[in-house]
Amino acid sequence: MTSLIPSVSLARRNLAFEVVSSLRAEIISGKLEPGVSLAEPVLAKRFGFSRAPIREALIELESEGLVEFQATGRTRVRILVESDFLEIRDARVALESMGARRAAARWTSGDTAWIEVNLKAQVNASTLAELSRLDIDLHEYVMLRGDNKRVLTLWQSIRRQFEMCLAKLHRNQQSLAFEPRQITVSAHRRLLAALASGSPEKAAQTMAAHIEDSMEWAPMYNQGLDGAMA
Amino acid sequence: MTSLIPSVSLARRNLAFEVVSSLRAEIISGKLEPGVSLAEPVLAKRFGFSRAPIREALIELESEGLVEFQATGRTRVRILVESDFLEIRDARVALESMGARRAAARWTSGDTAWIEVNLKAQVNASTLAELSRLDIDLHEYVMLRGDNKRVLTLWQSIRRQFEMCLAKLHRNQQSLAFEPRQITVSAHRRLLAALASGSPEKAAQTMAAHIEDSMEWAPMYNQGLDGAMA
DNA sequence: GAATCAAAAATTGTCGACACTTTTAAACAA
DNA sequence: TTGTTTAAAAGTGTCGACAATTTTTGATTC
Repeated sequence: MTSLIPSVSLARRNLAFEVVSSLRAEIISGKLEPGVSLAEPVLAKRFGFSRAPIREALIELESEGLVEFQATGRTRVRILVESDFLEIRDARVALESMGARRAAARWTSGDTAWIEVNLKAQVNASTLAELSRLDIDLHEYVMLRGDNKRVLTLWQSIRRQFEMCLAKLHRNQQSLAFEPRQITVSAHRRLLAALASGSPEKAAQTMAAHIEDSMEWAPMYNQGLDGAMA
Repeated sequence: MTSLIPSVSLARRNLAFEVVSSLRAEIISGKLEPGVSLAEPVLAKRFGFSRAPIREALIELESEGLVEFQATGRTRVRILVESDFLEIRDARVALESMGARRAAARWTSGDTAWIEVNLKAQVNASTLAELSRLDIDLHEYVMLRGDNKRVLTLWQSIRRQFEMCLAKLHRNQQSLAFEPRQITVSAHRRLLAALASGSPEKAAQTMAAHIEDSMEWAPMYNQGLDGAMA
């Protein structure tokens, strides 16, 4: 289901592309934790390449916001704090409202069917990670249907940073003690209704409200930070 | 007045930084026209550097959307067509609505004063380029006051692509036969009123409507393309 | 044990080199 | 003139090297 991700930009299929894909996946999944050093010689040895493609990959990842350059020139996995989380929320609201507005204007019964399949899977999801995955897939589908490459690309960047936040929350699971499934599914049903209603404005508003609701746990975002200092 | 641009990201102050700044300015201003080749050895000779910093700069510029990699690996200044222009419009609406919403929530009389100085300059502007500059400065001020680094950074990227569009329009001036000054200034006065009204929602809506109005010339965007084929 | 200083190791920024591919130019034929 | 083939020029992707800087390590002192 993640195959619906389009190969945005990156027309070059070189070694740097491979490094970007690999590191991106590890950062998003939390396998590479925030703050971890990304020294070029180390990565070069690990991938079996020279430093050149590694450097190019790090530049790419920095512009995606997954990696940060320190004043000394050193690179590390980006550390996100609560204010970052709040920024991500508002960026999502801005971009996904527009995505929903545009998607609603071209919504078809086939789109409704796709969402319904996704929602059935959400109901049957057995782990929190699986539910998160399906949630993001649903939102990505709407963005794709919004049919605006720029808005989509900007959103992809924010989405990846959001996934970094999720990885952190999954690490300190105590932050998600409540039962999110029912809430998530019913919110998505309301969203679907708005998208299919034929009113772009309603779709945009419903999306904005949904994101704000679903990211309400922001205040507890930094709770478990102390023990996670890398 | 352009000094209000913050040094977003790019913590590294290396040769690539210099190349990015320089090429970016030339592309945005239209000095480097869309489609022009950006071969690494040529640029290396021109800047007096080796190819390494040039390559890094091109990667950066590609992620900003100012430059495009072709399937062959060659790089050229990005060519924007009307559909790109429409995408940019909606991206601006999404990001600047959010920027205005957040700016309105923390608006002060000092902010109103800043805008009023800008508007006086708009009234006295003698060239279309100067008016465009002041227009963008005003929008940037609102985005800065929105106080969200991510939304700001995403917007900067879109803004630069928008400036590329302006450069193209300035090349084929016949596209702007109407008198934009009165319209621009009065629209900005309405925007200022909304920002100062204390209603974030009203500010967001007014901004969205303003951008859609002000970019209404989209249909004529490709008029003069034939003669501008590089 | 904690702080200080010096040596060693690691890292970045930049360069030039080389194989391989693509583009351009020239020579030639119809 | 136009089209085709071939040789030359230019361009990209990748590598290893080296100086300069930063970080780490280890020895020494209080």
